[in-house]
Amino acid sequence: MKAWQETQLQALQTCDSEHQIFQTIVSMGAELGFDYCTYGLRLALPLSNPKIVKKSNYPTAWQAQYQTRNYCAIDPTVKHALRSSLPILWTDGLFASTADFWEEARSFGLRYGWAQSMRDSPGATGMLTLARSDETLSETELAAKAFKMAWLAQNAHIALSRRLLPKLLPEADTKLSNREIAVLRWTADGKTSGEIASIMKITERTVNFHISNAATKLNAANKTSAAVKAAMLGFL
Amino acid sequence: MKAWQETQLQALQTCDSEHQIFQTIVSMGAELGFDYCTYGLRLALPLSNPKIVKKSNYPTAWQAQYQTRNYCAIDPTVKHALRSSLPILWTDGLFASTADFWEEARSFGLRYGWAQSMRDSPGATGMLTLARSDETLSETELAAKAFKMAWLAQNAHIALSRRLLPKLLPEADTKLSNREIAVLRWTADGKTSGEIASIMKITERTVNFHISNAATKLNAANKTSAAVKAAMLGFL
DNA sequence: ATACGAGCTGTCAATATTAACAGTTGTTAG
DNA sequence: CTAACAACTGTTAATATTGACAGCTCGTAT
Repeated sequence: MKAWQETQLQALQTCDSEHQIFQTIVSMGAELGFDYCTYGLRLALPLSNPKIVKKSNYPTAWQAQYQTRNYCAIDPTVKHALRSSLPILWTDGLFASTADFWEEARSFGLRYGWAQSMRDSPGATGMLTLARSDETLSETELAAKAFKMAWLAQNAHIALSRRLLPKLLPEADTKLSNREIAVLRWTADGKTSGEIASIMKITERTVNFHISNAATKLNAANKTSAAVKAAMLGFL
Repeated sequence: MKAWQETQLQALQTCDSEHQIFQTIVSMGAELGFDYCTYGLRLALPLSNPKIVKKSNYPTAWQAQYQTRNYCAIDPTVKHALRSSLPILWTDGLFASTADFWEEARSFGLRYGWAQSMRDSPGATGMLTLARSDETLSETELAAKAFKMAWLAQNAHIALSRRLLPKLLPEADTKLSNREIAVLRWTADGKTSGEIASIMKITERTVNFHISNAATKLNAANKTSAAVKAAMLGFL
C-alpha cells in the first residue's frame, strides 16, 4: 500500500503527457475497485462562459451523449462539486430531479459511483469520479476508501491541472509587477484611482497607468475585468 | 483504522463549537504521531488586508511571538500553502532564507513538522500543520501518512471554515437575485453597462440598477469591488 | 385583496474611467 | 555603456459610472 502510493505519486509527478497522467489515475482508480474514471476541470474564467475539459474512460457513446445534450449543466454531481469538496455518492436521492439523465447513465453501465472535487488558486475546480457497473457501493466501502480518494482527487487535480491550465488560460502565466499588483489590490477592494493615488502617494495618472498596463497583460477589457482576473488567478 | 476515520468524521461534522472541532483534529493529529497542531485560515478578502485566524495548540509563548513579530508574512510554509495544495515538509532548505525564524521555532520545540493546505469556493485557504519535538520526520513516514493527511487537511478545513467563515466574512451569506448574478457576471468579464444592456435586452439604466443593488448587498463601494467579491465568493 | 419583492425604466449632474498623445528617472543585466 | 524595463508624470476629450430623484408591472405569499 505504501509502495503503491509512493510509486504512483512518482508516476503522477513525472509523467510528461496528460494522457500518461490520466492513465496513471485510471489504474489507481482500478486498484480502488472502479473500472470507470473521469476527471473534469472547470475554469472559473471567463465567468460568463466557463471553460470545461474532461478526461474520461467512460463508454464513448455516453461521453458523446453527455456532451451533445449538455448534461454538464444539469449533472447534480457537478453542481455539488462546485460547492463542496466533500465526496458525493451516487444515490437515487441525488438524482431525484434528473431521473432521465440518471437512467441513461445507468444504461451505459455507469451504475455505482462517487466523486470528489478540489479547488486551487488559479480558480480551477477539478472533479474526480470513480464508477463501476457491478458491485453496489456502500457508505461503508466509501468510508474505508475515503483517505485514498481524498489523496487521489487532490493529486490528480494537481497533476492534470498543471498541464491543462496554461493551454486553456494563457493569462495564468502572466507576471505582474509589484506596483501593478498593489494598484489592482486596492482597485479590487473598491478604491477609485484618486483614492489609490493618495494611499500610495503617487499621481492619479500613475495609478491609471499601472492599471492599464495590468489590464493589457491580463487581456482584460477594463479595470473591473483586470481586478477580477487577477484576483481569481491568485495574483493579489 | 476504518473505525477511527468513521468515528472522527462523525465527530467533525456534528461538533457544535469550533473548539470541539479543533480538539477532534488535535486528537487525530496525535494519532498520526504529532503533538502539535495548527489550523490557519486565510480569507482572500479584503484583498488589501486579508483576514487570518488560527487555532493552535503550539506553546502559548511561541504563538504570541509569531503574532507580534508578524511571522505570518515571512513563514515559508504559509507562502507555499497559498500556492500549492501539496504537502510541505519542514526542511532546512525550506527555511533557508528565514533562518532566525526557524531557529526560534525550534527553540520552542517545534522541530519536525509538515503542512498541507486546501482551498474552497468562498475564497478561503486553510492550512493544517502537524509537528512534534522528538522524532525526526522522514520522507518515508510522510509518504506513508499522506493519505490520512490529505483527508485530514480537507475535512479539518471543511469543518472549521464552515464555522469561521460567516463570522469573518458576513458577505458570504448574501443572496443575490438571478438578474444581479447575470449582470455581475458580464461586468466581471469586462463588459460595460451599455454592452450588458444589449446582451440582456434591457436598458442601461436597469443594468446599473442591478449592479448597484448587488453592490449594496455585497457591501461593496463600487461595481469593481462588487464583481470581485461576488466572483471570489463563488456567486458567479 | 394587499403587501412585498424582483424586475424594470426615466432624467440629470457630478465623478471616474479610458484612450491617445508624449515624456523623465533610476536600476539592472548583458 | 547601453538597452530594457519598472515606475512615474502630464494633457485633453470622449465615455462610463454613480447617486439621487421617482414611478410602473408582475407574481406570489399572507
